Amino acid sequence: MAYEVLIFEDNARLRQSLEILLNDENLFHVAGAFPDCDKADRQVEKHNADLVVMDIDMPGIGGVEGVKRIKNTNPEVKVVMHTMFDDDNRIFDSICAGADGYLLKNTSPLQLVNALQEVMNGGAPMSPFVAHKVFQHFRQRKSDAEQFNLTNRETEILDLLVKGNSYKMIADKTNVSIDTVKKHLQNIYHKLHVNCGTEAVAKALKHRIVNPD
Amino acid sequence: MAYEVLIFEDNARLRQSLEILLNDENLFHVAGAFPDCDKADRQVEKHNADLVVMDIDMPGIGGVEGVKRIKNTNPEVKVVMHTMFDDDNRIFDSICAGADGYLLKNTSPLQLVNALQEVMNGGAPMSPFVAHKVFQHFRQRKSDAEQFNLTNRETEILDLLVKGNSYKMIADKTNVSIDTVKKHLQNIYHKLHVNCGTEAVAKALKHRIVNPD
DNA sequence: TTAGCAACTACCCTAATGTGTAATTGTCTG
DNA sequence: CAGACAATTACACATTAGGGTAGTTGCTAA
Repeated sequence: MAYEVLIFEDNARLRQSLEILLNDENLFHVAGAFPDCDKADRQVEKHNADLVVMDIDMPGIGGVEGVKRIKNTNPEVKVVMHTMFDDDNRIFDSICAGADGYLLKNTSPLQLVNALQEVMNGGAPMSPFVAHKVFQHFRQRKSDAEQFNLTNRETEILDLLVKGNSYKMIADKTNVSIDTVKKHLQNIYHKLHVNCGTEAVAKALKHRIVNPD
Repeated sequence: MAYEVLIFEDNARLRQSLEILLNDENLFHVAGAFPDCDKADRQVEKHNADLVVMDIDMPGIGGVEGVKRIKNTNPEVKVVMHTMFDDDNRIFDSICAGADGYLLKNTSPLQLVNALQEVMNGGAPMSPFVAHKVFQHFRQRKSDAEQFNLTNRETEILDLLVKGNSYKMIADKTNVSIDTVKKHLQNIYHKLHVNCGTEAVAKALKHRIVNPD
């Protein structure tokens, strides 16, 4: 049995090319190809699709919103993004929305077919450039985490603040006076270039200076 | 010119196999192969390596620490993990430590060579299973975000709080009085089961109720 | 050994935050 | 239509947070 595939792509020529390419493989059967994904979730149900190839920039609702809807109603359907966009936001938004793969449009036909097979086997194919971005995302943080030069004591106190402790509670838990805690936090705010606790918490979490949980 | 490759792998047979495999390719030249990476950073400098294939579980310091050291002294050298371990911690620790690729040991020789080429071309090759884990990492949580039943207005105000705004600034930006802001935040704190702003910020970020940046 | 720095303490003062109570308006739903 | 609820405002009160200034101790690197 071939996998039932839906294509959402507003460029007519590209849409037809994809259709021909995939139908040429015994593994896939294109059940439908559409220029927008306004009713994507319903199409998926109607055609009992296994796999969706999704462009991002389309008239009406975009591909990112499209993935969201499909995954909402049919989480088991695999969705692979196929787009020209290589900016961080588009990539991460798509992944968060539930995309199972992210291919740029410079992917060769052979690579595309391989990638679609890979996704059906539980993988998460992505173009080298995208993979690189994704790896960068992890490293980013960590790298500038030590940039702030917080002392051990300061890190400890910041951690307690993030956990929701008041100055007084921090003072109790660290066995120092509340005035000392104030002083430390004042220094911390300077080092983080913020001017209040909430902002410090946001920055601490964003840069993984302290870990959540 | 072939790329100079170093191999760190404690299993002698596998180490030799890798050496033979890569030397067989014109693109690579194995400059050294070692059973541990205790002096990895120095070996990299000594052999002027372009690429490192790194096992994780080795006697002495592990591969994750090895990557860290190499990237510390020679950030431009590419490092690809080649290991049996497929658990989240090992994968994410490696990536954060600076690894440029992550291949499981069930990778075929041909795939391995392709992956090493890919990494030299700026990609970030990873085994399908690893890619899947990485994608999952982005999607996690998200689900319980709507559990708190915040209204649009409340979400908006919480977002401003996370961005470091004081009550007064929030009042200005939302064109309501400061007392209204107080009231909204009071309601927000109740809904999030917290009792101060810093705690609310921590919870909001943790549960992705608002997005960072 | 002197200077720098982390860690700590104390006091004063202002501004910001958090709680309670109470009331008005508009919208949506049973 | 009545009741629920979001959004709004107001005021009073207590507590906390944050800034500035000034000082002590102990360790470490020049």
